[in-house]
Amino acid sequence: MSIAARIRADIEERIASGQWQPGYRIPFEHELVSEYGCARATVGKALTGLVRSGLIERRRKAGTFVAYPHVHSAVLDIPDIGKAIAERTGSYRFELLSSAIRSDDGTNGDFAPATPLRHVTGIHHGADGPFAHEDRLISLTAVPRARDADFTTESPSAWLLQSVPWTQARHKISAIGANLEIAGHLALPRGTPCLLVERWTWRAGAPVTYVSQAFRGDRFDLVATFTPEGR
Amino acid sequence: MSIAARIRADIEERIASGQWQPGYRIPFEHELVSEYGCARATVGKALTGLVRSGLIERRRKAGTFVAYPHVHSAVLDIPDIGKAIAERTGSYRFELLSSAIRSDDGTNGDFAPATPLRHVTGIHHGADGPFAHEDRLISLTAVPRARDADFTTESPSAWLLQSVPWTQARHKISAIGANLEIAGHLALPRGTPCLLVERWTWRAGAPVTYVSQAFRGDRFDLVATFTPEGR
DNA sequence: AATTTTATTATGTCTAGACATATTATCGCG
DNA sequence: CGCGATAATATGTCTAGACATAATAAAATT
Repeated sequence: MSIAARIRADIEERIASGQWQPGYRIPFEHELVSEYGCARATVGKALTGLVRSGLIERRRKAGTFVAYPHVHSAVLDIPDIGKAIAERTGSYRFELLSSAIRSDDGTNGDFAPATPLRHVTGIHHGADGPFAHEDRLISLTAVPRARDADFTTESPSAWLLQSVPWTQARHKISAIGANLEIAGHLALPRGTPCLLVERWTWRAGAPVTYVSQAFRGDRFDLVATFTPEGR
Repeated sequence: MSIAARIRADIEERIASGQWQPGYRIPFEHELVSEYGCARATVGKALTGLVRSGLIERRRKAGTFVAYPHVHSAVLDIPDIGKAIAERTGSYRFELLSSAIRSDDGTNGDFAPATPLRHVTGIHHGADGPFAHEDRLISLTAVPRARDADFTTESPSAWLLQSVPWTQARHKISAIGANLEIAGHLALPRGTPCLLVERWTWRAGAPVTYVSQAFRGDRFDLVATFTPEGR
């Protein structure tokens, strides 16, 4: 463990244990320097990491303080559906329902008008039946190769993950009742609660793909964790 | 903008634009040093930030490479319910339904057996009616002051946020149909899809609170974003 | 007393090195 | 040709300073 990592761990320990309460002024950098017998840059590195994880705040002239807990943000693991289902139920298969090339009709306002799109729908199957319904649009401007990709052997999610680097994504998570289409494909009564995960993906500011995935509410949930470790 | 920030932005730009594809070896540190005319530590700082955001990978002796996109994680903003409702509907009120002190009965396996708990249930109201139902347990071992806190004037969420630093949290997000209790309190038909957010919070490894919040599916959703910026 | 100026202080960023460490390429040897 | 030792190299971490900047406290001025 490096010196910086040890300093950081020590401070985390004292905050987590409650020994240093929110608002407490932790030792000045120069005090930590003499305590640990290292250079100021090393102390600074440890403190910078703690700032990033939201555990402390630093103010010039005033010093460094234990932060008051405020924003609830957590790292959400967005699972690769195929992998998640395979791990959970032991088997996985993607069934292609429809595939078409069309232009953006303005329904999904995130693609530029008249963007050529590949529109794919399908079902993710687990060992115990249909698991999720997927409705996806892929911009052929951003990903020309998607025009001819074969989604009967590979799910669009897996194909895109392999093929296209993305740099920004937005997720919207909501609860809906299964509509007629989803209910039919997932073999559920209409109105059954489903977890709807919508994802918009961009690369360099240009939309790459939009996907709407409806999961059976009784068989799927998302887990998010927050730890100050950072990574 | 600092030198390190500019180096980082330049590299991000080239990756996002597709000019540097995944697997591409970006210039060695010493090359960036001469390109930008700065010290190696400054280049290193920029690259370390990019590693954290998952955009690049560094290998000793080999060099630094554009990472293949594989990240399936996003930063989820867990909103302060009161604030979120107030912002959305213009007004907010917490209605305390029940409050009791009891010991852990083993139902929630995360508290140690016989931990004294404050058990609180209530409703979050927006301008257009009940919005969410909350069921919360607070460990009186971890937060003794919670025994006498007045939750008729302040919601437990807001009180805890102000009062208790936490260091770890786990969220579980799922879709459920409103059960009799939730349906009654939210004035919904039974079975109406609701977004259920459960949160376990720890401090220094000890459980602080568990909360289960059921939101009307038609009026609430969660948004998560991923951008390589870091934050 | 109220306001402006000045000095002080802690953090923010940076430099120009140093040594450590992981990894790879190469060389010599059997 | 295969294999182990060796050298080369890029990153990982660190040092001991330097100057910049923001915020505050003290001093000087109005």
